[in-house]
Amino acid sequence: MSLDRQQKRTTIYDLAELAGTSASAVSAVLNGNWKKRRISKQLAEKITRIAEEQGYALNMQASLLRREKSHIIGMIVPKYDNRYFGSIVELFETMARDKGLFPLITCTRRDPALEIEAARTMLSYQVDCVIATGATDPDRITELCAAAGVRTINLDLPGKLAPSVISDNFAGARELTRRILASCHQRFGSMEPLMFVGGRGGDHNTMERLRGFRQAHADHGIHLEDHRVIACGYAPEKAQTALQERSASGLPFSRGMFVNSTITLEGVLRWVRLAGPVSEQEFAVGCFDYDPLVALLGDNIEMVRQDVPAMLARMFELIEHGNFEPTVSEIPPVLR
Amino acid sequence: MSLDRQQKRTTIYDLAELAGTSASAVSAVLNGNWKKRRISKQLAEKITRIAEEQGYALNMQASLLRREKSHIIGMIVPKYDNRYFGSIVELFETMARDKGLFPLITCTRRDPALEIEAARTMLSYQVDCVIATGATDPDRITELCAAAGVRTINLDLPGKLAPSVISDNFAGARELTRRILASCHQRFGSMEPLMFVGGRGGDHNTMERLRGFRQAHADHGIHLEDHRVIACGYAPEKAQTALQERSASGLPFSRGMFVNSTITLEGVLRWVRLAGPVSEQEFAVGCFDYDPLVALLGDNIEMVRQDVPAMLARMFELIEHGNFEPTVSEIPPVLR
DNA sequence: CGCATTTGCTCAATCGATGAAGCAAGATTT
DNA sequence: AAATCTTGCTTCATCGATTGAGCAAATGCG
Repeated sequence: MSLDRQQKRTTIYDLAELAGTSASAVSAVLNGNWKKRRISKQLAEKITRIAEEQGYALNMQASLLRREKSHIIGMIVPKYDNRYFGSIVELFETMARDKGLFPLITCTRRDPALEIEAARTMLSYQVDCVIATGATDPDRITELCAAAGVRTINLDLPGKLAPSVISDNFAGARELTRRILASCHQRFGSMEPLMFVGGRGGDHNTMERLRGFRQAHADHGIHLEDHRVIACGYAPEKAQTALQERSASGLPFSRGMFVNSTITLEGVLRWVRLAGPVSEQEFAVGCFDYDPLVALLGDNIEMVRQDVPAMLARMFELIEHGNFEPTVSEIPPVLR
Repeated sequence: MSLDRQQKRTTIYDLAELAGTSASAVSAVLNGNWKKRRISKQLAEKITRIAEEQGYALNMQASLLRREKSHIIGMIVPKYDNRYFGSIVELFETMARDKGLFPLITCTRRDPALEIEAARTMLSYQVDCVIATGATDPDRITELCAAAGVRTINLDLPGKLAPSVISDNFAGARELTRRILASCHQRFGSMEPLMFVGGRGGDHNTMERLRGFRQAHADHGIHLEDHRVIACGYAPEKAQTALQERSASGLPFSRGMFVNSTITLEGVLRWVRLAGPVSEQEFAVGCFDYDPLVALLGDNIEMVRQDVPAMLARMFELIEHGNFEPTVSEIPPVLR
């Protein structure tokens, strides 16, 4: 491993020497509180000029070591492979920077061990706050961080020990289901019960979406058998295999499907292609997630877009107001 | 801004006190070179136990301040909104960690000023190395980093001052164009020249893809007019507007299109929907980029997948072999 | 037993930035 | 003119981990 050589970086001591002044003065000037420290304008300008000439860069490690707060805000994300998490991360970075915080992001690929490891690493980097996004065990992260006096906020999936900001999964799912049913009615003339594909039975979002899904069926007086629900995880392969197996089992299919994420949708579509009982056109699909390309290409695919800007705005609000209570903020998603 | 309160974190001095030993011994034990420092196994175990009991977390800032190399590797990415950059970032994180490096990632939203700002910040964090991915001005970043003795590698878009790892855009584009032409021939019976949509005229990838695009036309003896090339940037809105304007201008359209990224494809499809001269089915589209959902839903869309694992493998190879030469490694993309 | 070596630790300087405390020179007040 | 205040700096301890140097005790050797 040869990430090689740096010829001694310029420090405030070098600058002090060059300016014929003290390191203390240099520090005061460069971190902006030279007025407070009563440094003259001339000296401030001289130091600033020299710093620029020398291409001086602050040593954050040294600076942070001395300061009480790091202004580093950590975020743990499960994946980067879809627009939802992508936009969360991108907007989070922007908003954090706008608030003078330094965003530190880590992707844990839905691996619980990595999640904990990542939280631990963030603590080592003295983060002021950790956002656990779609974490498999958010409370474990909260406990770990709390022990170090670091607060956490759960995003996307709620926890019991820290404030959570999530989508209103129930309302979103109910409306999405209603729309799929309507589409089935309009296109196929029937209102058979839909199938629910993807997600983990244990996770809060999946449970709430299922509740909305069932409610919408009940609203229409449609009886929903348990076997219509296939909570096989989010991974495309899992969904594909699950549908395959169900196919083999001889249980009845419906042409209307509620799919739990674009990632799962990938597996569903693959299955439709390879082994679906009827062609793609003969399905009415709804997806609890949004992807602009799918919205454009999938004519018979309804989508729910989770309101990322609103979720992040709420999250930063919680941080700024120092809210520690394990409340759950449910943000209504946007339907298209 | 209240990222509040931490009750004095546990330090090696606290642990030393508890273990009845010195901070020096604690440090040696916890960072693994206690053998080298001739600490007895008993003491090592005692310290380790106490550290665990206390939930001790190393203060990276203090540790890094003292060490010569930070083992932090920075990556600058333009966007997270597509599978290409998403997989780059995700795999980069995994590979970096596997090599004992700490990945620090920043998204600059194709903003040149932010890119420079991000590079500067990374230097402050004492990164050992910076990967500039799809940077608008990679050489500027290289210069900045070089001044601090930090090496850089360009990914996706090449620079003149540091080693670059990019796709073989020429070969990929030539083959993709060939396929679109073949599809046009088969489906529409004609071999009219294609249109090229998206990218920036100045950027290396766009130029190389254009070269491949032209070459493929030449291979078939098809004359390609300049007006068929619309390098309007990558953003969907830009592409949509550009096609709209072209529509109004009365210039001839072709039903075959070479689209420069999935992001641009979004704009193209939107235009087809809203104002295209014929329906979507009547187009033969090729996209220099890959998205599994598009691959599944877009029947008449050919895709080129850039070989991210190979690109990153090559990149880490360059780092490990300490290669400083501004060579360009071209990685063949994968066609489907 | 006496000397050399090994073992197992501690001491103290150091990394670079920060900020409280202090100090000298000049300005202002009485 | 003496006392006080203000201005514009410098000095120095500090943050927590690391590491070269050093030292006492234990062990080995002749």
